[in-house]
Amino acid sequence: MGLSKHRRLRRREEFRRVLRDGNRARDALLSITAADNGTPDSEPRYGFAIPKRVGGAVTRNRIKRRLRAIVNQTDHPRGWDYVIYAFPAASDATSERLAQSVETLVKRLRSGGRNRRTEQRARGPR
RNA sequence: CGAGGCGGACGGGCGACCGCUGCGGGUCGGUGCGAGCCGACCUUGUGGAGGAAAGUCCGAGCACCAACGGGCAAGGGCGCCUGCUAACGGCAGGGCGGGGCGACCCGACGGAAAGUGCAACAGAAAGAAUACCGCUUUCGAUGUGGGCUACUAGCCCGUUUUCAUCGAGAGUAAGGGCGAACGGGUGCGGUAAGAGCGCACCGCGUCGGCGGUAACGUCGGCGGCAGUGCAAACCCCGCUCGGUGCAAGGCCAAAUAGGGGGGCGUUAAGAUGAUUGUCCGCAUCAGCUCCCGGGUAGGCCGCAAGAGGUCAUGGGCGACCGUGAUCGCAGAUGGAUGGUCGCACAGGGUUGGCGGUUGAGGGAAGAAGGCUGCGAAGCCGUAAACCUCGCCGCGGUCUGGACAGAACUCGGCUUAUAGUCCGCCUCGCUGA
RNA sequence: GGCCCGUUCGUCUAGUGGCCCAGGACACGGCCCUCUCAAGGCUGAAACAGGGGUUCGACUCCCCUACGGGCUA
Repeated sequence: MGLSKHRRLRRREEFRRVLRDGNRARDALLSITAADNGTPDSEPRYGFAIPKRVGGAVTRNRIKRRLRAIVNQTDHPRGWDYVIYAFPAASDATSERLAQSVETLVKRLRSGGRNRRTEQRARGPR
């Protein structure tokens, strides 16, 4: 299923911020990076990064659509942004396997606490 | 029935639930006197990928570069003819050449007597010459037989001859040999042997007639073979091409820096300028004057009516064109057009099931047998059960859609593509 | 999205139509040398991205495809 505009990451700046400050977890299919977006009450937002080596436009669109449908059906913590990166193995995976992958990775990120890198920088000088 | 050729259509269907996005409608909020504008949400409304959307290989529209102003040169592209088209390297028809029994298919198909270059190896010789073998002939040396018929013989020529061998020279491109290629071919004449040396036909060149808009075809005369191939080698000839690309370009407008635009006018010199170079021409640069926010991030426009689709009709062999009616047909921007499940239907694989088919092999010694022949021998020639493999139908079971995603828009080309359907045509076998 | 390049042994490269069944270096295999290893010597295997065309002949020239890279915000 689709995902409306305000729940997507839509700017280069937003992608850069999440990838720079977020925590990352990955398995054979996906790599998910999550970052606190500063407004705790907002719905979670998602961005997808699927490189060309995964396949042609048809394959990449299919993965993106499946991931959007999966993400729209699950409740992730509010106030976070996610960037989901796909590996080539994801092109052969079923929707069920992708959903499993997303669930375990997000769970692992939640147990990992708040943005590690932001906290480290806050403790340092400056 | 089998094998094939050409052209065309489709390329997943239905349902349930959950979603995305454009447009329309509605509600609410902000702003404004207001028309309105902006934003959020809702929606029993409506639209939402392709034949290639792809590769980015050509051609255009559109936009900007002050003016796509001219000449010369360079560079790129195209290349049988005629037409179609906005244009094209595309398409249609025709010509020529090649392939196929045929339907039909394929062809970068101008010029090699304008010039330059290249043609390895082999070979005597690869571009105007060449003699390796062979053939012929002259001279010299040595030897004495040689030819024909025929089968151990005969006939003829001759003893300054003839013939053989060797050496030296000349002629010869018919034959052998070399090679991708030796530069006309075949036949007859001719000759010491040969040769376009001569003749006929074919090819080639050239001149003329006729047919055709033309490419070209055809007929006749003349020439008498000089003149090999390669231009996807340089090149010549003809035609053609300004550059950049929607990240073009325009509008609104945080930040930052101080400038930007119009008009008049000097154009003497010089400089600059844009689109490959150069020349001419042109524009700008002085000064005066008038006007003004600027334009990055971001947003909006460009951005969906166009050389448009469908149907009918008329013209044309056709590409295509005219007329009429009718339709309204995607507009995303981290990038929508989908996700999950179910049901059928094509299709494919498999099968210890059922039924059919004799298609192949075994059974089967091509036996028995028959015919021809004096004979040796040769020719003709077949049945069944059953078994194995195969094929067809039904059933079971498993599988189950190819290539692929708009990014300013069109016209083409090229490439990828499971499977299904339709029309026309060709060849073979069989039946009526 | 648009515009341009490139592809030769495992790696880096040479090769401007025939002298190239493609040369060199490093790496690899075998043998010699040495007590052994290294170095050295001898020797071997190993490539024109794929398909089609032009040509007598293609790594080279032309076309298509695949892959890789660069510029453009």
